[in-house]
Amino acid sequence: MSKAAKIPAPTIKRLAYYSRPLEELLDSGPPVISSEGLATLCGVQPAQVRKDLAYFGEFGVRGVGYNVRELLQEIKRILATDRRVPLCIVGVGNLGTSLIENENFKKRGYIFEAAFDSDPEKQGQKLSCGLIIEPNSRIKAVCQTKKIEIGVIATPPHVAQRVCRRLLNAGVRGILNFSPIQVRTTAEVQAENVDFTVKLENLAYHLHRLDASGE
Amino acid sequence: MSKAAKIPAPTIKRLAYYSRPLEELLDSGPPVISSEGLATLCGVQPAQVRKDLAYFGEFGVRGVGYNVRELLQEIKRILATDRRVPLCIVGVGNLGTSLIENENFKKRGYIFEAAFDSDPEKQGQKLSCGLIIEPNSRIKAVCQTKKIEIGVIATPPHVAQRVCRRLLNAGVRGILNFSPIQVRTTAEVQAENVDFTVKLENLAYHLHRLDASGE
DNA sequence: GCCTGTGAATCCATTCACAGCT
DNA sequence: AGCTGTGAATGGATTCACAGGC
Repeated sequence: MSKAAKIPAPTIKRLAYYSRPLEELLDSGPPVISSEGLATLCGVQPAQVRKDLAYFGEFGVRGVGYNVRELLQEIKRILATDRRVPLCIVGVGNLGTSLIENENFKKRGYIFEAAFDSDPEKQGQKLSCGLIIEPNSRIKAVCQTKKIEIGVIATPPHVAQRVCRRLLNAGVRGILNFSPIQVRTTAEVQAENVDFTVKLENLAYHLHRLDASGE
Repeated sequence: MSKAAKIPAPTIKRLAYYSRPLEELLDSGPPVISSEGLATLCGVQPAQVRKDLAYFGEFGVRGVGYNVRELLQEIKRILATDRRVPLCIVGVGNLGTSLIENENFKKRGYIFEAAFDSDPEKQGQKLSCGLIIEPNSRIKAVCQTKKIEIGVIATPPHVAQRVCRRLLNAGVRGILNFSPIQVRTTAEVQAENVDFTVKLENLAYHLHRLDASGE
């Protein structure tokens, strides 16, 4: 049943997590893995693994388990990672540079094909990957000709919303926002926000909680 | 009722989100805000805001709303952000550098007080913030004398687990992991994982889904 | 016997709707 | 009158437990 049923959002996220250990098992491990095996590798329950996968089809063999290679392929197909996804980045500071050089992006087909920065000093510079930094005013033209699908925002917060509008205007289909504000998008364009400080605040809360209960 | 009740994890995350617009309102906006006002600023339901806050006390005034300054203070107290939290970082590449220079961390009291890297070339170098990069072998000694509470992992994946063990051994209370593997910790030490590619895979799934249903 | 796939049961979080305070 | 605080109702997601197939 590959019917477009309602898939829980957490399921999608977990599929990505499942794929990590599967990639390692591919060369070094056994060719088959049980839901229990994969579950412990990812820190979830076995039943969760089975239910998640069952939303998309019957990938396993009863009494045996899941074929690692096939399963990985299926997951990649579901997540649409079995193809090249062109990205652009706006804001080539330290964070931007680390994203551009990130091996995991490349390995999974997420390729930066354009880089923009509002700093005239940086414009024209050539990056290690061969890209040349262009001014933000070129966002629309470049994204359209290069058919950029996802725009990554790595700018300071005060320009993030403006950059976001430019990207939407340029026709990107998704936004990955690293600035600490919530950017607004249209209904068709999904935005994912990555706010590091939220994670730190979570940690701070929990370790303080332990202190409070402990003494 | 500031009783240590069971607080839902999503509530903690949202508290951090609430604090962002409150900080801006502090100087520029009105001194009081309703649950509805805050809700629309954060993209959640008004009832959600009220319930989240009510877990920790009665901060509002019926018929009026919440005092912006007081509410922000309370949230900071709850999240234990009203204090200085010493961090260390392991892995001073592009990502590590961008984290160290991140203004939002500093602004919220998260201060890097030690930096480690396994690359001998980098060891001894002085960073813009004044820190000197030390070898990973010094993690335990330095973290203990500087009372580091949270360790940030910004290394390549294959060393992440080893670094994590060192940090645990050095007595950190929390781990913020930027490498794409799930690090294992002890029960008392919470780990937060930030995996950028998971976010991209989410986006890829959704935009592909739209394609599939559209044509 | 073993492990998947899945309805049923449980658990958890969100939303509703209104009582209670100012 | 207006808006918070909160039990009750709803809606989702996880877990259980077992039927079904290797």
